Amino acid sequence: MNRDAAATRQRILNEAKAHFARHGFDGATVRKIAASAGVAPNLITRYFGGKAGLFRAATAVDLDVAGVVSGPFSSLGDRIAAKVVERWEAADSEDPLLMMLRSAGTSDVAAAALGDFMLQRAAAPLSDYLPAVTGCTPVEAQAQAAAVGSIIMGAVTTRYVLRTGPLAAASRAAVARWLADQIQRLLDPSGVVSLAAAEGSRADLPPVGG
Amino acid sequence: MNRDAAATRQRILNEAKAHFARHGFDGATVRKIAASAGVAPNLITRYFGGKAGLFRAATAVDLDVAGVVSGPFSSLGDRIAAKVVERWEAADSEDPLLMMLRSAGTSDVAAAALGDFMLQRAAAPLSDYLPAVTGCTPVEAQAQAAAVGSIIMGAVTTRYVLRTGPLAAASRAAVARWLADQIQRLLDPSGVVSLAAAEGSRADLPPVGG
DNA sequence: CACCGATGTGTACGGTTGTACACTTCTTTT
DNA sequence: AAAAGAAGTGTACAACCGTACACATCGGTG
Repeated sequence: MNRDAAATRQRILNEAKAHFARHGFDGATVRKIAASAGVAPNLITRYFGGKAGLFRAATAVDLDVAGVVSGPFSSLGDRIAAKVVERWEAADSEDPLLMMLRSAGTSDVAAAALGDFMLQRAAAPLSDYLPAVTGCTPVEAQAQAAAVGSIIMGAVTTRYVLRTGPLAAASRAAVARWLADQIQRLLDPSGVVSLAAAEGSRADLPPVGG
Repeated sequence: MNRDAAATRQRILNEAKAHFARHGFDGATVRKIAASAGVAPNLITRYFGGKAGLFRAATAVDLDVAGVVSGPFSSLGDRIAAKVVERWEAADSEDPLLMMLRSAGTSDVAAAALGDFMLQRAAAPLSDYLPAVTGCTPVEAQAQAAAVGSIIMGAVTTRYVLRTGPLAAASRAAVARWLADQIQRLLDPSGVVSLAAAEGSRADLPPVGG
């Protein structure tokens, strides 16, 4: 067997994605990841500087939101829903987003990563696009983007994490149709309610440990 | 110091709620919970049969959804949103729902508990109520209830777990107004898309470990 | 007062975790 | 071919986990 650092690193990374996606940051163990990759556990420390570094490397998200958003407004819900379902229904389920979603509750690193993604990679392109098309203000667009992000996150959590209820039982086509409709409802430009920034600071929750 | 089993049990339970809410099921440790309660760790085993039993006892949800749902349809979004914000904005943040939400990603027990709650305690009263008021079918009502549940779950995750973006920065009043509007949009009875149950079974994800 | 069960503690065990250290083995370069 | 360094392994350690067991201690009851 040829020695190939890059290939080994990649193999570890692939297994890490699978394990993190299935078990979350805390639930996954470097020993099992290494075993799956057919490698000694400490290679993870060598290549990624430890478990946290491995998680950071494994959660590099590859997703083109801007490309999905652009197009006619009347079918925007369809496009977003189709992309969401396509993404999450992928067979391998080693998705960085699933990892982050699973781990966000118990790990600061994961929560920050998912928050950044939702804000800058997912919501930003949408709220940049909306004002030009529906004539709403940027602040209103932000509120609508937050709504779309919220329902996607909730639906995805229900179907792929909790895995109960009609959302989990439905076919992917039904979910796509349903989600498209919900998103289009939230995007309706009439009577948009914006999310004014807080004047005072709200009572802060302590940060999550871990 | 008086010996009082019931009081000790309650003290443990209170500390458990705080710890589970802050760290999730995996992140919390019986040792630290016991230490916070000023008690030996194994009393947890004695009183609750172990860590899982303690979690089960700590996540007894007290919430009257039916009472919130009943009332005029035109302000249903307001009522639900107000209840959600009131509940989650509570200062102590030792909420069972928060515990379950944090732990659902990494623990089967927590995922099942949250799924059951969402389905039977939260969605059911709403989808029971809708047909009588909007004339939609029970199946359509289910789909709408799933949508409302999803956006609440996503919004709550964004504001209280991820804690980034406009949803986290906004005042509680603004969040309540915004959420009420989004829910009312999703509840609009025109052109409801239902969630048909799957004909074939979809590619199953493996259950979460833990 | 004497007793005895309820209440709580101390200690310890087996298991798992992440990772540091010293070592071998292969590949490449000189 | 020989040296050198990269690539990977084996072992071990300290910390922590949940919990089982044997023991101490208190409070109500005979």
